[in-house]
Amino acid sequence: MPRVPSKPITAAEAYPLIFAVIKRIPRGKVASYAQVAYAAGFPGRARMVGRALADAGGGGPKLPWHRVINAQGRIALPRSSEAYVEQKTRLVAEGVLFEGDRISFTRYGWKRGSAPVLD
DNA sequence: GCGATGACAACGC
DNA sequence: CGCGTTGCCATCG
Repeated sequence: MPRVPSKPITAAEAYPLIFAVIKRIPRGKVASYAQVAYAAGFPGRARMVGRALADAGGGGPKLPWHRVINAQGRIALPRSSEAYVEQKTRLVAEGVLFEGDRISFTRYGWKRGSAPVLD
């Protein structure tokens, strides 16, 4: 598909869509920032998803923010942070196992072991 | 208006 | 696997 010049989007408009996508990531599965962005209708804007979560800071009780990881299968937070530990704990609690500090998209990727990015 | 800053990603080496 | 580079784009100072 041709690259469409996308117009700027504000947080107020994008966040609800992004959160809506994150809410449908099944338990025990994970999705990359890029995948979430793509599914929310913002291809190529993975950073915005990261910003959305950072702003949300916990994002509400119903938001499974811990199921969003980077394209390398790693938690996108400093190893030393509290949030890192919490995210890992939550994932392990729902059956997502780590290989070192990485998670296998092949096994736990949203939508049948999908690729990190595309739908 | 400009440069710096990110819970990012793809690609090259 | 690790690094550096480039592309990305809303925010912030």
